[in-house]
Amino acid sequence: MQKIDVPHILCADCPIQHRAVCSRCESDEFDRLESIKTYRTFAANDPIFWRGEELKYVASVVKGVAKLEKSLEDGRNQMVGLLFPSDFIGHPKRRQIEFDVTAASDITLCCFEREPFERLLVEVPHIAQRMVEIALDELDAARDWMVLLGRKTAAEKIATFIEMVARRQQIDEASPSLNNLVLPLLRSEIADYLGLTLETVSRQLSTLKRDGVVEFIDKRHYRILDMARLHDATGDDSDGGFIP
Amino acid sequence: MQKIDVPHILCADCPIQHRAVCSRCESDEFDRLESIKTYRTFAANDPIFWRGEELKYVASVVKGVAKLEKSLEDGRNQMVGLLFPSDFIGHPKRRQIEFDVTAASDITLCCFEREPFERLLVEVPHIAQRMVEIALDELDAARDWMVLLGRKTAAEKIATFIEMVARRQQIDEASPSLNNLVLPLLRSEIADYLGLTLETVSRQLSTLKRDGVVEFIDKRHYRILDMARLHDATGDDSDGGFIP
DNA sequence: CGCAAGGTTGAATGATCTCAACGTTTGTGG
DNA sequence: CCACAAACGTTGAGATCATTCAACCTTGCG
Repeated sequence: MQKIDVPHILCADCPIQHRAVCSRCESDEFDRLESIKTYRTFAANDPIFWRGEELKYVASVVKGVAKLEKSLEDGRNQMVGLLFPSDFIGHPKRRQIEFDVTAASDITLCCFEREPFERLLVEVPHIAQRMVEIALDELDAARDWMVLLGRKTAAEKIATFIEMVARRQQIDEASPSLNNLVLPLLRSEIADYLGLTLETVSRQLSTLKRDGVVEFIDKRHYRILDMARLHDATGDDSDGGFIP
Repeated sequence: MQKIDVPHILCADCPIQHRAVCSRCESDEFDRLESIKTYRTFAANDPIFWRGEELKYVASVVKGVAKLEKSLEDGRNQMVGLLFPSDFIGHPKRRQIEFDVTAASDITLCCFEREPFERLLVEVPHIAQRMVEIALDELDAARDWMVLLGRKTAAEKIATFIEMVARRQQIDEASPSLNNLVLPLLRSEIADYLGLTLETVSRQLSTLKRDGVVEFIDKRHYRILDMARLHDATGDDSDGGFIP
């Protein structure tokens, strides 16, 4: 159920103003953004864009989580991106969108009609510059995910996923904590993100529980009991980018 | 063996001028590019950048092929990008590079020192605009590759790889033809690109030969005998973007 | 209460990997 | 010009990890 008539938030009060596509703008540039932006909300599981559809607007995620997916003809499905607050949806300069975008939770988007946004990109250098950064950051993230999909074991995939979700929640939440984290996806959705089956996801989560690395309060709420062992299980070398 | 003293090509004579990061520039902007660009060449297998190294310059591929790779600690390796002429290397706005870049063949790069290039990005809107397009196109390609890595079978992976290489060569070569194509990678490198082992790559190539879909003149030179069946074998639905 | 959706667990299967032997090509020095 | 080694590629047999198929469990809700 898409709703457009959402109370207008001032850019100055916007929770994502420091990381979104607008983050480099000056006050007069914000005035221009204020005049063209609209908010849309979607309920969990609502489609936001369908693959091949004409791309009428681009957007930043303000609140909630969206998933990007591509399917093969026979129904095999691969999630190719999970978008958290401040992440950008859409491809200015391209009329069609290449994948399905779906609300993974209730979600609020800050939307710009595509054509006015393309004009902004030409006329407001701070937008184009930030857009380059955002696209290149997404590209780096996509490449990290390629390593996961191509070379990691099922156990490493699950550990990496849990660590990544926790890191994004630490950034978004006011009070970061490892004691009350939320899995934004169903088992079958996690499977599509990691290139596994839902049964394998379930088994690997059970193993992490059994080993005392994580604890589940219910299906979606969990705690990380042993961050060090979780990180060891990811197969990555760096520190995972966590607040110590 | 890196060489810097390569004859300077005028931008006006550059083979990649219509697709590279400079493709939207006007003549006065080209003058500025001419003054700061340098050419570098590398022999096949030479490292271009190492992961973690300070990124001194960014570059466009003029001629040849480069590979981007990431490794896990235990040596598992995943190629995360294969760069053909006009593709861009580097992440302006970031001091370190996140992966290893290696010459897959003898290669010529058109290089810009990072700091002058960052200034260009701010001062020459045509550069920033084209950079957005390039980054977003790369992102789309990375997401297609995620589908391959996460959901395709070994046979589909190989077929997709061959189709992709042929498509890029059709773009680059003066006389596009399916009769004299070149595999730019060794079996082990193809394996790292597709998330397979080199033995599986070899077996699947043998199957395509046996089925009369492709023919090998030698290890690196091949013909596509049956484009339709090759495309069917990729698992993709679209037309593959080929000149009919 | 009873059903539907989501989740867990088990057993058997199978695609890909691992390990190993053998082939082929290329370049080099005698 | 040949012999040889090194690098790359192919093929086979057995092992393994993830999948498939199936049964059953849990939870929320009309």
